[in-house]
Amino acid sequence: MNGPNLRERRRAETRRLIQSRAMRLFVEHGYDATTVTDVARASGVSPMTVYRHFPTKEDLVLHDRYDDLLAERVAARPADEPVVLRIGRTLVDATRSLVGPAEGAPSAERDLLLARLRLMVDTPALRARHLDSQYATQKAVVDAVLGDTPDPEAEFRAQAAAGACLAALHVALVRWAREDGRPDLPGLIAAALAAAFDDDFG
Amino acid sequence: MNGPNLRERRRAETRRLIQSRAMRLFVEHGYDATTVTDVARASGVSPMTVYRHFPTKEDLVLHDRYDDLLAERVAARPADEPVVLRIGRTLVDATRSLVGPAEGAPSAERDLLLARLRLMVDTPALRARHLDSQYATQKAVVDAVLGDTPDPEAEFRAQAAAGACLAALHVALVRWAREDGRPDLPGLIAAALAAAFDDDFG
DNA sequence: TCCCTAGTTGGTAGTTACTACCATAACGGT
DNA sequence: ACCGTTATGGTAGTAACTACCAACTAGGGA
Repeated sequence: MNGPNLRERRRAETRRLIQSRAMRLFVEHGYDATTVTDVARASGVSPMTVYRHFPTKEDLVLHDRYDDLLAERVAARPADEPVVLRIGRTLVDATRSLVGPAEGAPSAERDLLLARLRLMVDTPALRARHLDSQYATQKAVVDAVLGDTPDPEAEFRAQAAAGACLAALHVALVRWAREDGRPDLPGLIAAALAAAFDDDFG
Repeated sequence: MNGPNLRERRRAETRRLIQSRAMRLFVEHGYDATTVTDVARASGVSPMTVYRHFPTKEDLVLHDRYDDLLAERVAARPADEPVVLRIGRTLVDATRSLVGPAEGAPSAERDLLLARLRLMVDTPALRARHLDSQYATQKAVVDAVLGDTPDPEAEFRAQAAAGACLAALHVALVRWAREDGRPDLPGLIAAALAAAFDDDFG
């Protein structure tokens, strides 16, 4: 029962390397102008290996592993809270713990998120894929809200609520990226949610 | 100042032909299993011509021309109505006038919409592109809401509201397609909006 | 310590969406 | 009848993927 193998560590390492080199190239020369072969060369591996680690070129940017985090936090909130508040406040809180309360300290996490968002906002292919991945996020959130009571009507209502919350989140993210990450992101999200649902998410 | 030329009519005709043949092939054999060359052959034109009329293969399915309709109707509603109600009720009304009040009469428009939705729901590439095209719809709706007062804060709030409404619409559309178009679509949309915003969109 | 399995990587060849670049033919107004 | 415009076709090329097969190497057991 030992931890990560040498094999697994090496695999994770090359994966990390490929993605970081890819992001650098994308930021420098643009997403469309960078080929997968370029990424492979910059990483010292063959194009095949890139495809082994990232099934599509878009996955080099998307990477989203926030789904589980969100689902956990949503499940942790009191179940008697109205669904929209439950999801919305989770979004604000989870974001705050990710990027920090204000714009004070520059964090690597924040910079990477910003770079990814900028790419996604102005590259149509990435924008589309990101919106589709929000689909998976929506499903995770809905499952967390429902717990283990399979009621189709409740599921439908939860889907609508989750979809609407995530749409507001997306609007906030886009604006944050447009303004180069200067505004307070949790605040922006709360403002977008408040504009949509006329309630307090702060 | 005469109407459509012979040239324009022929162009529109081949465009219509290509799209209808494409939809038939997609429905019969699946989207991914159908190549653009297949579509061209089935339409009696060259692949080049297909690309001239539809810049991407996805555009053969997407076609959305509802943006202008929605924008018009949103603009027509009283400006003092809360934004979410204004947009949401427009969605319900516009859909009702498109697919009819109930499931009574089978309409060609309805069947085509249903076929397109089904393709979009289970083809990832199409789903992503459709979500991205909702982006354009969102922009059109926001512009209609704002009229000609360029206030950044109001624009942000309108974006959040429009995005949330369209997300609820999407949830309703997906469920409608899943249930083979049996439920009353305007009713579903109203229910999704009600679930998200806890208000009456009937 | 020595294999033997299994997983990581690389190479080759192919498919498919999509894009210039140029040629041809037909339409529309003069 | 003439000529610019426009729809279409052909050729060649790029780039994102996808089998299919070969080589190497780590991990675990004999």
